[in-house]
Amino acid sequence: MAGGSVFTNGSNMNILLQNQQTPRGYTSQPLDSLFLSSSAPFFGSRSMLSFEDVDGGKRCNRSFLNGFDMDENGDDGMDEYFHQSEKKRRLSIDQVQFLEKSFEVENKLEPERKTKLAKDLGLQPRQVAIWFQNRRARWKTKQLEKDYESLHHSYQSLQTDYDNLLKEKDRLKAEVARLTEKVAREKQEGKLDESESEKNGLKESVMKKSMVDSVSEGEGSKVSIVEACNNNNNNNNKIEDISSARSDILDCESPRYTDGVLVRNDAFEPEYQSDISQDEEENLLPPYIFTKLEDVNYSNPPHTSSTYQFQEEEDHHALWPWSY
DNA sequence: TTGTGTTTTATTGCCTCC
DNA sequence: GGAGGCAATAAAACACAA
Repeated sequence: MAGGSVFTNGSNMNILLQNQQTPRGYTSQPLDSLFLSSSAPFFGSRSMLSFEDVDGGKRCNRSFLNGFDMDENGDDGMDEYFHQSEKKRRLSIDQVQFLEKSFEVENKLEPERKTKLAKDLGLQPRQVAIWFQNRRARWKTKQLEKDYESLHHSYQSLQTDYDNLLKEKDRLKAEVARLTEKVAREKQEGKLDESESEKNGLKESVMKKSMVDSVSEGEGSKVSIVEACNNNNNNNNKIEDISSARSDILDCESPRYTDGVLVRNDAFEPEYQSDISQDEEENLLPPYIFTKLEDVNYSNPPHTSSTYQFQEEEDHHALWPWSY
């Protein structure tokens, strides 16, 4: 925009702008009265000029300056002269409200609309364009802030869930440890019982052996049993011994359950080895432990106790892909 | 009153589209 | 190549605490 055009006519100024109160204590005056006559030239290197001198030291209404674009002034000498009093002028509340409403309708500005707005508001089309440009920038910033808040909220929510899951995991781990310890303790107690009975019943075992032999030979007669009993050095309470011997024979081959947990009676085995498979051990645990974990959608649902290790790092990455 | 931080207006340079 | 958009930035205007 070259040339020396001067904004000298306020006839285009919309009635809206007249007698307005400017945003922060500026006194507005009827705009027409503030427009200079055609013989009063404006000079300046920029689009805005200070009119403090013109207005008796007070700030005059900005509106009549708004149409003054630096590109329209080519006088360098006068530009230098006015440079020191060069000021930016803010738009009035009414102008801003008008522009805001227009922005709400459409945040892009077609040339026709720009021209009309400029005409209605008494601004240069360029000023309107600049205002829309800056307004779009502010809107974008606000949108970014909103998006950030939204994402931050989602992140915090997910993090809370994750923390809760970690606590649940720890709780379940402790539960597993407690149950494992309980099972081991009960196994140990079962061993101790057998040791004591072993001590007390060495001679009983001899008798048992005889009785088993007798039975296995198919001689389950009363005489055989009595003879077997007679092999026992203790001849007292023969019938009672026979009964207990039978009972022990049966007991030593029967599975024993304690608190619903299978405890293998291994009194006659040289070395105890658990016959309870890992699967059986897991089956002894409350079912919700695993269903709960699977609900979390871990990549490797724990089928065995050996896989009952959380791949924490990996899962954390899966949950928070953006946090690393 | 003054220093400082924020907001608003405007410029500049680059890019894209027609 | 001109028009228009955008990001970055400058600078005036403004708010506010000390």
